[in-house]
Amino acid sequence: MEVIAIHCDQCKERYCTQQVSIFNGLTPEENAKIHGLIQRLSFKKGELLILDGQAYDRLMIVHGGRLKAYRDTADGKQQILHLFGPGDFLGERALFAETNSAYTLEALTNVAVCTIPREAFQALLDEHPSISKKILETLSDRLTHLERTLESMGAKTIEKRVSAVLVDFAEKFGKREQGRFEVELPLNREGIANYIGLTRETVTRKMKRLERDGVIRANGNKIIEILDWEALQDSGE
Amino acid sequence: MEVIAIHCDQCKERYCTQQVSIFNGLTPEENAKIHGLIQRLSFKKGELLILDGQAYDRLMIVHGGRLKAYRDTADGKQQILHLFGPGDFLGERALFAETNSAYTLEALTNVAVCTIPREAFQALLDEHPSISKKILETLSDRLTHLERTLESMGAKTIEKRVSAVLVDFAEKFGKREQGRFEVELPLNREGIANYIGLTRETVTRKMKRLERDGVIRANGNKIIEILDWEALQDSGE
DNA sequence: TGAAAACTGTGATGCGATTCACAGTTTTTT
DNA sequence: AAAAAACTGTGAATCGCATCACAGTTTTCA
Repeated sequence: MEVIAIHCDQCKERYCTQQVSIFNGLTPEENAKIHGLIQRLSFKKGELLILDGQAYDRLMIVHGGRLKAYRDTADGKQQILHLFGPGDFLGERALFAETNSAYTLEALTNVAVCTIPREAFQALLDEHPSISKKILETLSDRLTHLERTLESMGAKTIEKRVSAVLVDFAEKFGKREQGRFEVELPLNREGIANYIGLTRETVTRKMKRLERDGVIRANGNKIIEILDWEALQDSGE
Repeated sequence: MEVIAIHCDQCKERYCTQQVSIFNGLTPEENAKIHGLIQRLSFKKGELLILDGQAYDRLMIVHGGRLKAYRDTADGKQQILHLFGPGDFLGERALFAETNSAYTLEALTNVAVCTIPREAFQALLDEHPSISKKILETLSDRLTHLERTLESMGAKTIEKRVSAVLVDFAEKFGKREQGRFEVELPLNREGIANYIGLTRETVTRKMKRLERDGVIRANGNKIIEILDWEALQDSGE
């Protein structure tokens, strides 16, 4: 059975299922069957995939690109809740109940995603309990991650919040290149501010300070190099 | 098969499994079998059930009482991450990998809990996929709840944070009584402060203000009555 | 029930993040 | 490659939360 792959600038793997750990360990036949259920979509940078409060009933797997999930707050800002990259999935809440989306989902870059309708996915779960264990594992990781974020938001030192989010980005989006560790920031300063509950100016100032202290080095607006990993992890402790 | 129930002041149901939705829909035989796997424990108020960083490999179900999960922060405070009450379960992270606990768990009241070792629970999951679906559902709810907490932490107005946590407590621990809606607060002022990343004094002042504005009424230190639900939900918006 | 312990309320003070405004820089677009 | 748009950096003033200190109150426990 031949399967058509969608066009995708940033995709390393050809198929969604190859990229997502929840589908590991399935036979080629099973894989092919899943592909039959999948709808492939692409979006341009800046497009909104889902609106906060909108009905939504699919599991979505990110094939390539980056997405942000946010809610608009009362004072006109955005509270960013999650960032998603290749291999991440979302919408699992929709799989158990008729709920509306808890956030707006926006493409930070051009993205390619695969979606599976609720019914099909439910059936899949019943046939392959291993998938549901994998999802369980992922959700539990996500929970842990959110707990850590929450912890660093509660910690009073603002320095630490900024450092923590940079470490976070580094782990998820960074890569070692010719001995240097570079991170392409998924958000601009205002986005970072909205992620950790500060203002744009404060983020700017704190990051400048980290740069002056030789902890990071900025390369344009979007890329930072991490010079002193230790200092970044410990700052504020 | 007869099963021994542990003594438990606050328990409404006799057995853990009757109280936890993840075991719904099992036959009496299955229920009895699960009881055979369960270890029953009680703890006194103030006792620590698990230490942050300690090895832990069991699923824990709260039978009666209240627990708080927290981590000590660098500046000597506690960041409270979760509150657990009857029917809640925790430790699901331990079921998938050899991890250490991500927090300290402390009894806020006398508590009774049931625990199931990892191996036994793993086997249970394989035999009863429905359980794993239920857990999936619960985790996804918890994730949503944490997202909301995060959102209200990011929102800059401190008023809103305090209101949000009171609504939170009301939903989880409140009850209507003779037309009045009363909440027995699970935490003292300092605990609330540690939950939402403020100081004790600020929480005091904000709550006093809510009281002056006729939104809530304090009845001693531990109990508040909610007078104006609307105002509480909207304050700051 | 009464004493001790724990918790809460409140004023004064200082620090630091926010706000506002605008210049400077980087990135995108054509 | 030039122009436009988006984003970043920074100073000055303000406002509000944290801190400190202690009195007042509630709760616990003997």
